Amino acid sequence: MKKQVNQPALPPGLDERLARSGLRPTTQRRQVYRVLLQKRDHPSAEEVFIRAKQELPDISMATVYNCLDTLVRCGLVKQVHHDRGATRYCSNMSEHHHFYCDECGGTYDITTDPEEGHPEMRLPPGFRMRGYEIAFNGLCPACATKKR
Amino acid sequence: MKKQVNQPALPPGLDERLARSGLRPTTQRRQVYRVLLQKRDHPSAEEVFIRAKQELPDISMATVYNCLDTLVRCGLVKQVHHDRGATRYCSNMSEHHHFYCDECGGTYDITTDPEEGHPEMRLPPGFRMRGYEIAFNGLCPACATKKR
DNA sequence: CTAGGTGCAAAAGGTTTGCGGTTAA
DNA sequence: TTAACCGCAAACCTTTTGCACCTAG
Repeated sequence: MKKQVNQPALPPGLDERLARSGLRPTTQRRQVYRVLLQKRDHPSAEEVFIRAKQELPDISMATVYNCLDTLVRCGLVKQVHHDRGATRYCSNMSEHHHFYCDECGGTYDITTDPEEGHPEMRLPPGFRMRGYEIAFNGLCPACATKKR
Repeated sequence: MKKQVNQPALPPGLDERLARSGLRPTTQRRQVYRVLLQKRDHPSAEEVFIRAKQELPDISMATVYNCLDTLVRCGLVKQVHHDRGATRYCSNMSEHHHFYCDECGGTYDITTDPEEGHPEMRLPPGFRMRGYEIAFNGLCPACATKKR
């Protein structure tokens, strides 16, 4: 059963991206992507589920997880991890970092300009930084050597 | 039942730190801390459990979690989170960041000098960086305002 | 003696999987 | 028509909790 109300504009680029990977543009994938574009507050899978359900009452958690995973693999969405909490999803694909509020738990995108100054100096006005931690990834010396 | 073999030197500072918080220096807490000092490869709770069990065959997972939590609250150990994996534990309390190897999954401490240059430039020789992400924390503008 | 700790087993998130039925191309 | 996808329920993994027993001060 598909609820019928006037829906916001179709997510741009989705169908082509899916097709390029040989995947189908299903109603559920469109809706999950739409949810992520509509309110960019880094919802968890469960929050995506709740929001998607308003349009597609029969959607399941498993499908939400599947769709999110598909979107991540298509390069349309990124996962955001923080502490032990649930994985959160982010449809802002431009390079940025994150600020986690110790008080309310909110997650904010921080667009640092890597050309200038130190990260702790580059926060927008109003944020009060308590600390930061950099997570590098790539190849460790041992694996880098093995690779060539 | 306590296995009796000659043990490495007692963990320094532990008993005093515990006492300062009104906590008891139990055999299990000493052993868990010893494990973390002995091999600083950021073991998960399960890995700590396995290593601690070699000396204390009757120790339980719940106790390992309790002890790790106690050590964290005493400021002797830090938690390290990465992706969806299990929480890892780190006994290096000096300020540092981390490098995660995409190939072998290893976690390495990176001591960046915040006075000089950009983080991506400050990796020790041999590491090949693919990306990095900065996780700030503190108070967001809304919560910072409420606090005063 | 007794508050604080331990070990066990069960429960609680969050996420993944297996499978029969459904749907887009 | 049929491979890809969905919904359901059960499994899984990590972590937390409740509770009876134990132990350090």
